[in-house]
Amino acid sequence: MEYPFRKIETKWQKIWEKNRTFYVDMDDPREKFYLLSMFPYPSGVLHMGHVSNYSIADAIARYKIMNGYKVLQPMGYDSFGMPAENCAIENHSHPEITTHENIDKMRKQFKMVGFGYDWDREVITCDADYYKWNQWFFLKMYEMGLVYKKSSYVNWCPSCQTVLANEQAEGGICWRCDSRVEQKEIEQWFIKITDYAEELLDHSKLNNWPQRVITMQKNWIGKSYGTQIIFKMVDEDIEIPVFTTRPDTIFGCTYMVLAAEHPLVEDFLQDNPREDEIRKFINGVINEDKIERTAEDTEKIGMFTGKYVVNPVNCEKIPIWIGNYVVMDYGTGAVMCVPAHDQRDFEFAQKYKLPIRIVIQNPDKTLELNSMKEAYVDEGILVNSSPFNEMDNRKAIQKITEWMEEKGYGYKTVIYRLRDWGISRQRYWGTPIPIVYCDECGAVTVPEDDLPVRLPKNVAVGKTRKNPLLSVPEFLNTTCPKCGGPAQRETDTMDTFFDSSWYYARFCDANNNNVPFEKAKANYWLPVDQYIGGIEHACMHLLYARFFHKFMRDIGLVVTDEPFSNLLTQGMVTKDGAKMSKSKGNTVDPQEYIDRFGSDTLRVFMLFASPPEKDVEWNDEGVKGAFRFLNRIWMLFKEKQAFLKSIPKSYTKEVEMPSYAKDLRYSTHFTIKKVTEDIHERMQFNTAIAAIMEHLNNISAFQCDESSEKIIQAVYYEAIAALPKLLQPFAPHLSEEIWAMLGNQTSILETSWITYDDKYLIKDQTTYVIQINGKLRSKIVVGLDTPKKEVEKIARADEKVLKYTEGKEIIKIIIIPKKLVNIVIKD
RNA sequence: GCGAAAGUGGCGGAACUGGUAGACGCGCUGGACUUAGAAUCCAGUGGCCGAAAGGUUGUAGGGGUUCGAGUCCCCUCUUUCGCACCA
Repeated sequence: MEYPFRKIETKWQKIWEKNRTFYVDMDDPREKFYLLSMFPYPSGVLHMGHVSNYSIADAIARYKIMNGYKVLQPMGYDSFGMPAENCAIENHSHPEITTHENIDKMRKQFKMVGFGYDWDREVITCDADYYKWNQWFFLKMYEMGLVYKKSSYVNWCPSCQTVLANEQAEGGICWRCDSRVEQKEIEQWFIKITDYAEELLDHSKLNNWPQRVITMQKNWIGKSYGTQIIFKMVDEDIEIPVFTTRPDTIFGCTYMVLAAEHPLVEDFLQDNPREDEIRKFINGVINEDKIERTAEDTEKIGMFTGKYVVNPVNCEKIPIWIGNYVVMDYGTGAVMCVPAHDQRDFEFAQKYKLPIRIVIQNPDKTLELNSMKEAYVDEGILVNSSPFNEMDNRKAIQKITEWMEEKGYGYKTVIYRLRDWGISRQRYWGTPIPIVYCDECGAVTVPEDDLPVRLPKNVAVGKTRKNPLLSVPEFLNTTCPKCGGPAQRETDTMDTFFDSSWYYARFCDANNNNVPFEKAKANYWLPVDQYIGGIEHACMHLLYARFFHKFMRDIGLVVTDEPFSNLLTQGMVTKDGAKMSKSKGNTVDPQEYIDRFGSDTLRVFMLFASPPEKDVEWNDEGVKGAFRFLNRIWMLFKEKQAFLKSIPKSYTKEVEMPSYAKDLRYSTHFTIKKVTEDIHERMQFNTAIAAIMEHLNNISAFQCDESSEKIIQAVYYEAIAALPKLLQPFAPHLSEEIWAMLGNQTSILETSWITYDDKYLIKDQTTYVIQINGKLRSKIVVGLDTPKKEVEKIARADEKVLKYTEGKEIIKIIIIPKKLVNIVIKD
């Protein structure tokens, strides 16, 4: 027989809604707890990954509620972006229609799973009342000097005449028409996230972030200390600065390499007889995949520009090359090359027969130029570097920099790998960037009062080439806010990371039409006490959001420095070892399982299958196992309902009881302790559920009926009565139902979390494991407080120990209290 | 390629601080119930040797530290995530 999960689940979902259990406001005197899961892209169907992610959050929410918190758990939809636009193209529909249909479907599903959301705060990023504030923030950033325009490269399909996302240009081939993708330089809007690089490196206010995320962010920002060295061109009044972390090798610099994108490259081509050849080379490099291009094992190729610079420290004339292994995104786009002490430079110099000069000598084994097979990158003593010869190279880094600063050759500097945030997208389904181009006034921001700049609806999605918004004259043509003359709107839209960078703050005051959110409300709820989402967001989303928060602080909207004080990065749901995806055809529809087994079963399976940080491998049989467990609970309550009502609920008097009853009482209190600690301290739900299963096994094995002694009945009642409380985070509907079956009139969520009593966790005996030379040989059971000496005596007298130690010399005995005895003997 | 992680039975996982490896669940095997199946219940279940007691081996592979290593250190391999226009 199956328990009536459908009836139970709809019943309690209705009661929670009627009681407004999950709706919160500031007036409520309970302490706040803001719990947030990364909001989904509304694909229209709930994905297993959503169920997994949101089941984790909901478990925490329910636990926190029962611990006296008012939990703000909102939900929304990250509904701008490429997939909606693509879907509209395929289905000849409009993103606005499909997106809202999808949102309605997903909301319905969320409700069917019974997640405890405050639906009054729902946020939909593609609605004008949300994206209006994206535009408003853009204007504020503009005022702050954080916004600028610069040219940069995009993937361009010459055949489709459109810009492609990286995923649409994989392998340098257009996903639609298989044309070769080109790199096209266009003007785009950037946000100066690098202004905050230093502060973003400070994770000290994030008490409970996974170390790996912090490390990944640090590496992403990539701060390095170094020296900017200024090289002057021969016969021309042009300076080329380079950044190096190894100024100690400057005397060994024998050539310079510029990135193919370096602005000077174009100038160098003007009077160059090899212009065509070089231009062809540059185009080839620029269109190469960036990751491959900078990979260490990629062949280094280059071309001589015909130009020279002077190495300031020794006045040597050195050639300027263009190379594929230098990128414009890092440093100055130009590097000083020291082939003797940098592997990439070494390979390049060998290939093109460029001079190599040793300037750091290996103190252990003298380097010979002729026999060098690779660059010497380790420490050593400076040579060929007068006046710094014989100096330790590590000391020379600082000395040479100081010397260069004195001479004006260069200066100490810090650079970051982090680049400014390019927010321009040449697409339709995103927030219009509130800029107007006027022939007279140039780029002008749209005045605050004119916001939102609405995304026009009448776009033939997919039918346009270039920017879709260019094809809507009513949108495009406008008047200049400054001079009133004719002007055109910016047709780029914003990166959707912009939407998701501040949505957590909007949830604090989701329906405000006058401001993005009221400061008082944001500062009441923020920071998010627990944020939950995938590890794939470690660098980008989480850095953008941290940046945005600091920016909002600087314009006086929030008072904290960080948006998310605790972070949990959950794993993904896999099947056959791979991430579930449509393209792999290994998806499983949660709805099927909700219909067949109920939402509680799905939750329990998800939470039981692995710890939240790890991936969950989908397993049909495992789901049935979870269902079986919940059925066993249900049957227990159904069968014992009348009996439980008839027996004593507690034992006040300390009556001696048989050991099997003590064991059950121990199980009850131990399980409460285990579940509480697993949720509270470790957020490890799989072991918490395992503990409940074990406890259920103990209850099942326990003999108790009408004829049992009162005290036995009371112990039995206590053991069973713990179940609804312990199950609330994992199987909330069933928990409520069995709570009601015990005769309770109100929702279990209105009651407190269950506590345990330490005194029932004390055992009067303890087991020592006995090892001989580290191998398990025997066990002894002794009184709890048996002194070490006594334990040793008992251990030595143990029959099996005697067998192994007979005639052998005992070297030492290690005793770990309440754990083990290790007897070390001579073999 | 670079950066970050992970690797434990047939499977998902447990072992939290260096101290009994394999909790709990799935699967499998045997049994009970049943006309039969499903469901449920009971017992067993890392490998090898053994009827058993017990022994031996075992946490991706190789080395090391330690009385003792899944856990700490070094090297190698494999897998996953990210690499800036997927969200």
